[in-house]
Amino acid sequence: MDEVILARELSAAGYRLTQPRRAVLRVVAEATCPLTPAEVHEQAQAHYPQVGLVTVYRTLELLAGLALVRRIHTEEGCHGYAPVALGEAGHHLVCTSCHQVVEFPCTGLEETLAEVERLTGFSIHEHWLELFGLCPACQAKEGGGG
Amino acid sequence: MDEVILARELSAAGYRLTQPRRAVLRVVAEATCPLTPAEVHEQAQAHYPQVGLVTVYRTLELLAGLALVRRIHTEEGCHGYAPVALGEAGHHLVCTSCHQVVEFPCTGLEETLAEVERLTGFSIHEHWLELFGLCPACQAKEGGGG
DNA sequence: TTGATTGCAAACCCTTTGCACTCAT
DNA sequence: ATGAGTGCAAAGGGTTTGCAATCAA
Repeated sequence: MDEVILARELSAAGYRLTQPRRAVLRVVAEATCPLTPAEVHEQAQAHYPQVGLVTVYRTLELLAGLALVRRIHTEEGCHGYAPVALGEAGHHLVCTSCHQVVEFPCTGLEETLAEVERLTGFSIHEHWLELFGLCPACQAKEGGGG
Repeated sequence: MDEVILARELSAAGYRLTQPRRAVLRVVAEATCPLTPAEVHEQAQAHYPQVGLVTVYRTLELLAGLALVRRIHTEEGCHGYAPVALGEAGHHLVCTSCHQVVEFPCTGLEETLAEVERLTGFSIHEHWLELFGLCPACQAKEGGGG
């Protein structure tokens, strides 16, 4: 997701486009893996040194409320944020070595869900599938002799 | 998972079976949904009033290390614990109304995983599927006029 | 101009640690 | 008898809140 789009969305929702917020937007827009608020803060300082951690928290909460970023839960930390592009529909494929996150198409999952509904009687409204493994590059590294 | 089994496992691993630990085991054994440490503490006090929150933390950590309970991540809280029976293989079906958690067989998921591996080149080692919806009882309640 | 937004500092909450006492073995 | 385990109190770390100053609209 482009920083410009995020900025436009924020503005369209009636929020002001301040420099600290722009700095956070930029970090989020460029993120390729989930970031903790502290990490966002650290990286945002490269764009706007005076930005406070508090503002980062508030901006992330704001963006999450507008569904422009997504709260990510990983096995390590629980309070990561990622660009929505990485989290659409709740499908994450996480490389356990380099921590990159990619989205994937949920081929055939509908059938599984339908089957579970049939077996349990639940009506399923949302699902959340996270896969953990090694990306091609890390497989090569580890396979080659890591 | 029966309390007796948990107690036996703990003992077999060389840990002492104290009254505070028994109280925690009992709560965990009877849990039907993920509980926070504070909730476990509150419920454990019914079995052993003097039990301290610190001991609850230590016992839960101990049980998690022995894979007798499982750390659960939900959208609300991040530090819940559940009996392993509820968390085997990472498949949870959570009722968003009454918060009960049930396990389900992952019919057809293997195919989805294989397809994702094929499409992305990742090698998938672990997966984590959480489904959210309404259990039959809550469907009846809401449908009937809630 | 005007009030939404910021950053500091302090409050807050959950979790972990240090230590003397207790209790399961 | 002995040291693993306990609970208290205090420390620690991350997150939230109150408020005067600042800045986008």
